[in-house]
Amino acid sequence: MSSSQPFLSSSPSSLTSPRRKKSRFTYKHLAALSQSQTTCPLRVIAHIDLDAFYAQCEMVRLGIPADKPLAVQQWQGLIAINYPARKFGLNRHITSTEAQKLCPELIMQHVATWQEGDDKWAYREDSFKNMASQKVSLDPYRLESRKILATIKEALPPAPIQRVEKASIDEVFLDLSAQIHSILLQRYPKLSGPPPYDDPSTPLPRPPTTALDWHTDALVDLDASQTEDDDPDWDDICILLGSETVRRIRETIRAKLNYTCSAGVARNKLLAKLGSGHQKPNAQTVVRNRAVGYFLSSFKFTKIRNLGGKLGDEVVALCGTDSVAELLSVPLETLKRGLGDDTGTWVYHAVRGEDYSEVNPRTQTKSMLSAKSFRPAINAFEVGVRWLRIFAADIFSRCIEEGVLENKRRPRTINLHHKQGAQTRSKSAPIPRGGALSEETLFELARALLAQVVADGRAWPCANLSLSVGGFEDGVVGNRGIGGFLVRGEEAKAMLASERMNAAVHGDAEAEEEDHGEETERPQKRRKLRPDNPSIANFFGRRESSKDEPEPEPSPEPERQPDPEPIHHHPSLSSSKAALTPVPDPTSTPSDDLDAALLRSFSAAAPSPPPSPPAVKKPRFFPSSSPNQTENDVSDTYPSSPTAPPEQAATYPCAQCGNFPIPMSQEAEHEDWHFAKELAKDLRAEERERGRERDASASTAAEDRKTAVQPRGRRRGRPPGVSKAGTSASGRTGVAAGAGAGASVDAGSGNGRGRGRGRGRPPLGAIGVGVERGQRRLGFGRGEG
DNA sequence: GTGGTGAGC
DNA sequence: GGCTCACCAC
Repeated sequence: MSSSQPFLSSSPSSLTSPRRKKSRFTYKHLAALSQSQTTCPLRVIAHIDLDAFYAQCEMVRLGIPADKPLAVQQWQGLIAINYPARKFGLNRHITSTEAQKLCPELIMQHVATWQEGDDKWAYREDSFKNMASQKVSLDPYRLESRKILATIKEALPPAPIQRVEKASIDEVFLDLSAQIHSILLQRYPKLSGPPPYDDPSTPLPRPPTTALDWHTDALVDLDASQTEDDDPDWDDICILLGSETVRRIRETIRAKLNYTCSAGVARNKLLAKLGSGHQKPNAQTVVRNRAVGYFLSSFKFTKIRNLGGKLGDEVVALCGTDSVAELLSVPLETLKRGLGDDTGTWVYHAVRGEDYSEVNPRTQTKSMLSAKSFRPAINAFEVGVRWLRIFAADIFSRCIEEGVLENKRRPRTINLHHKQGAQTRSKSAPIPRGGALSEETLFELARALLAQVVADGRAWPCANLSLSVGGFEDGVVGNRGIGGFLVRGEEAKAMLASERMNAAVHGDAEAEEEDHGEETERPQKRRKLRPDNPSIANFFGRRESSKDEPEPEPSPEPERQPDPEPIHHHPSLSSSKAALTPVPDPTSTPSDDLDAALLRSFSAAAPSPPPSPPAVKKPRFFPSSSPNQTENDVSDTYPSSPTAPPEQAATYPCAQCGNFPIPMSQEAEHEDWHFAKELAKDLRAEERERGRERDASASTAAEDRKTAVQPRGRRRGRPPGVSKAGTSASGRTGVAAGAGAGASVDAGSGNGRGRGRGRGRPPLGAIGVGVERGQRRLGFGRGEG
């Protein structure tokens, strides 16, 4: 495990090898770091992954000692197994009965479930016996996930600096670049100066040589053949600082919520993710740039994100190997020919540890789904409809948590998926924008969709049914609504005002939380960005214990702990005590019911009131740095204009951000952001006032809701999907189909910096550096063969 | 709007 | 395997 030697202390550099005078990195790289540019070689990305998450949730909820074996049960299966239990050989693919045999003392906790007639999910004694009449609820885990996310956010600097992407219910990516940049300037003041002759391509001075305090459990070994003569450079320092930050966050999560997690720190998401899985429970792994090759060579490439499925299989088929090392010798051209230009290029880079995808600072849900598989398939419309009631209740209760009642967010579409044999089909419909969204509305829409499916013919026997809502859009300004950041004064004002008009109900007060809430006015005294005498001595002088972190501490914690209590005051399902499963009478064709259902559904769901103003489309916070830039082409990433004053590379303490150091180069944008935020706050205050007058008698329900509102987010997956641009002629199959697919390559030359709003999404040249965000659909485009 | 892929507990 | 969630392409 882990490094045997702190790489520096054993470095003979100071004795033998002549120290290089200059860093491999330049001032422009430093500037790129401050902007979290995806191509910056100093970039610091972290991936944090909760250990056996569902199992831990149950441990915490039930107060079970950490060393007890526990598994989370779902019907007869196990969906999460804690580490003590894994020692008994338990894995996710065995049944609960087998598990009990292997480990008699195993605690098996069934997931919470919904049951017809109840208006809320609950933990029930005998769920595993009632698979036919219940459906699982993962709400308890979502709520815990939300708390953890909030804790992570609180432990980081405020919004623009903080970049958190919720990757799943138990994983997040952090782009620590901007934060590390600030720490760097603070800790090594010499870096704050302008580059000599104002030339950004000037190499940086070398970092100090004093021992870097690597924690041994966090370091990936170097290749044995690798000599130790390379002095540490700034990338090592950056990663180290990132590791310290991550360690602190993990400690905070442990201290506050009692969850353990693993983490990876590296230069990109691909490596960070691989790192977090490297040592599992409760450990973190650092992958220094210099260790990337060796680190990767120990993996099968099918372990790399997005290569775990069909795409990975295709690569194996194409190249006859599943090893990273062997794939390195496969020429780019071969991969392109076999996989398509974009996908081939992505794979080529991926196995080299190159990944320029950005950390998308999002934490909110985009869709939610409620589903049920039917053991004996169901055969009647009415049975399906009863499940739809439960789905609607489930989804609606989650919508409430998303703030639909306050009109903060609201789903635009509703979807019904169903499975018949191997065939899955779906129907969708827009959700009327008019009045308040209700459980009943969802239900009626769902029923209408099911009716369509039935009308189409092939619905029965139905083995799976699921209802989902998606296309969430922001209602009232606030939270994420004020992406106004990039929007300058007047424009922001207009935008916000229009959103205000759009607002219907909005009693909710400090629904401020979300991404940049609260911490804005942290009365603290983080001052001094740069020591008083940034002397050379200072620069090389090692800072004492890495203890006086420049980062803001996890704010004093006003009692805004998320309220885990879910809300459940929606009109409950009328307890039609009819059984859900039985289809006693398969002969009674559902057609009669169907006609009636259709009529009811359509009459109930049709109303389509006056359209509200179009939702305001908000721009991203930062122009997503164009991934098209290469290290050699960072010219426009350097913040300084030709005439920029010397202080350009420095930072200033933003009083509104607890004096957190903000790069001078971002001052304008940052100020705009505060402006928009303030404006939004005012507008909300007005709304609140109005709301208060309106329903002076507002019941407690609203209050409950209010406390439950938390930074939320569910987020998921990440397929790559090379830029859409070129994926060779769409479907072009041909492994051999050679030509034709060329173009697409440079699509993204107009890189981004100013591109402002509009559809963002720089074309992202499919290629090379560009590969990323467009990425998705990697595995597509090729025909089946 | 519909269907498919990928990933995680 | 069951249940989620995101994103992509047509």
